[in-house]
Amino acid sequence: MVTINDIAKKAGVAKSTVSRYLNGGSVSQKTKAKIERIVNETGYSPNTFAQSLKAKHTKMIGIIVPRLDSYSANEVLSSIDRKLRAKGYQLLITNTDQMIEREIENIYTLAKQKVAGIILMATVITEEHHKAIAEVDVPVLLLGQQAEGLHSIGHQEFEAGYAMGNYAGSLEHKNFLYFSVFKEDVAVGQLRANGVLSAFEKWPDIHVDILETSFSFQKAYELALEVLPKTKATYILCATDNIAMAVLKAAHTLNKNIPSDFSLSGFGGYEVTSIVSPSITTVKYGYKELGEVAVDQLFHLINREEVKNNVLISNTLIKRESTIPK
Amino acid sequence: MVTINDIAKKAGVAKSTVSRYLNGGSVSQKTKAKIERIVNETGYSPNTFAQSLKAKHTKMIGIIVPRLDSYSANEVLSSIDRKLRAKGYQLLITNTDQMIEREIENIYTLAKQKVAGIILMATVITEEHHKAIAEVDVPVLLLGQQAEGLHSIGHQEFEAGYAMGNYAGSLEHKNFLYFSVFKEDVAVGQLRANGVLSAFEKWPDIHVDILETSFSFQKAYELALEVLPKTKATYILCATDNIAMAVLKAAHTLNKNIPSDFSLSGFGGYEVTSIVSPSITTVKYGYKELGEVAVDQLFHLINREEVKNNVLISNTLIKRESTIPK
DNA sequence: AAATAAAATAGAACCGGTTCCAAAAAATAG
DNA sequence: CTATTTTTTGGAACCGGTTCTATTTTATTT
Repeated sequence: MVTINDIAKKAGVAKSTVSRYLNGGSVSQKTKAKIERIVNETGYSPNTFAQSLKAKHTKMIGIIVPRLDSYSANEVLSSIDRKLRAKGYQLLITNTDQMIEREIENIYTLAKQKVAGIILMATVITEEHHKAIAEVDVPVLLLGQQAEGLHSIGHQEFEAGYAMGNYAGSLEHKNFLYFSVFKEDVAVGQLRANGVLSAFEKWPDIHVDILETSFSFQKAYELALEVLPKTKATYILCATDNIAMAVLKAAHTLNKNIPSDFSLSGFGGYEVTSIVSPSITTVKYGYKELGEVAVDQLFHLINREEVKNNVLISNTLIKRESTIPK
Repeated sequence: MVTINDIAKKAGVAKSTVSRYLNGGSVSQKTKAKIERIVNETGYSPNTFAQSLKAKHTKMIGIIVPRLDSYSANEVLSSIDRKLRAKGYQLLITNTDQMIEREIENIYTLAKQKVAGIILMATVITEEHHKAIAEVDVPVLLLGQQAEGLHSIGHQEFEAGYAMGNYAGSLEHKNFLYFSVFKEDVAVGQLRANGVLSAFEKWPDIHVDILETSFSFQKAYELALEVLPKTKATYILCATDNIAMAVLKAAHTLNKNIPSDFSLSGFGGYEVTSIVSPSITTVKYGYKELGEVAVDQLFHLINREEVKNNVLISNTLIKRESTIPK
């Protein structure tokens, strides 16, 4: 491996001069040309560690994701990756398998790797999150959730819920079943649900049964198998497209027809909802945009520039075959 | 940040002694206890860069994936990640967006980051791949493809194709349409297809039309829209589940019924094929196992132990609603 | 108790860069 | 042509570890 010392020796200058050349310091035309030639000849490339040892940080951005096998996570990841690459940064992805303690652990791990910034896709923000984020000397940006005193960027969850509730109500259904997720998830478990309920207030005769399940396909499927045979609902709202797919499968298993037996809708805009039959009504989120704005925000944080504490990305309701008027 | 010097000073020993303590060298019981206490008190943790500067490599494994938004890539990624974590290694994921030149670029980037090893999920192995792999001083393991002189691990593609061909032939269909991918992809474009055709040799009266499309859902969908109205085939074979899903959507768009108008099958065992209606016949690949074996193999390479040049993982045919006898 | 062997330790060199400071060289002013 | 200012350069120190060598301390043998 060729080092800065080799270059310096071959060029007959001090290594500090080579370093200055590499980093755009003051070097005369003559020596500049000389060093340039030798650098090109040898294909020299600086040792990242030696640089980072001094610089205290790297050109890497860490991202902590709850799972890799999710449509939304991947959409966001792809767009973040693309944008980061354009800036000459590398993405360091760590996976928590939906275990909260690993989120904390990974915050420390990434900080130790001296990443320039961290993007955290969390579901819940605990005291320990706050502690870890405060301790590490790296800017952290929350994605998809918000929390007091932390910078974040997410979706307009309440608005999404409201749009869906408004649409479902206008179809004149009266009996609803809502497959939600645990309340600790503020974005999905609270805001999204509250949006729906808030829209329903226009129709005082609407009745909603709320059931709590999880993001897991399997869990939702099992719950649906149990609940669908005995429900009187004519419209089933699901907090995510993943849950909606599980209900669809359960309906199929139980020989129920959608939308004639009941209407069905999800949230997310996953591609698969347009492929299945019937295609499923959903709210399409701006995942790509979320990723891009996240990178912008994070770099503002890194450069210690002023940023809004919380940015929200808009979304659109997509009406499909799975929902019909009562 | 507390450094090894701080520890040494507080303990009243030389920093070399602290280093020896940390790395299990010979240290007396008395000083061991003293240093241990101080390390715990201060929460000291060694600077990774300073370590890597000397060590010449990190506890990171790089993986180069063609895309993040694919079921198979994520299955493999999850299992590699899990296994690596258990060994105290970090996974550094880089995405190429299916651009070959980026694969090359990323090999160099990862090598520069001094990863201990690289896992490469490539589709095609070019001269430049060979050159890059030979140049960087890091063990590289191919995943899903094989190439002369390189270590690799993949699926039993030919066998998968054969099993599917054998099953489809035994259903007594005579007219087939096969949506394949470009031939440069040895695993999918050649081995998988050859397996099918090889099985078909048992039935000399079988006729197969082979069409070439890509891994992209959209491209496959467009081709299917164009081809389905005029085909006489009663069974459509697809080289991937993704393509099968596209054909399913096209069939739906064109008001064709599966399986009464034609049978349909894919390859991959993607979860979604069991959810859609009709559920789709496919070959389930051992993605989890692939990831695990890959990590094992890579560590053998890193430790310069003897390894088989090429390991293949088995798979199983799953018969579902989308395929019926003629 | 002296001689010898083994274990523990300190100190220096090193990994490959960046940065500071003072000296040297070049450019400009008087 | 000398004095002054500006630009360029080399050398040393530093980042925070690891490792080698020589020395000191402790343990063992006779």
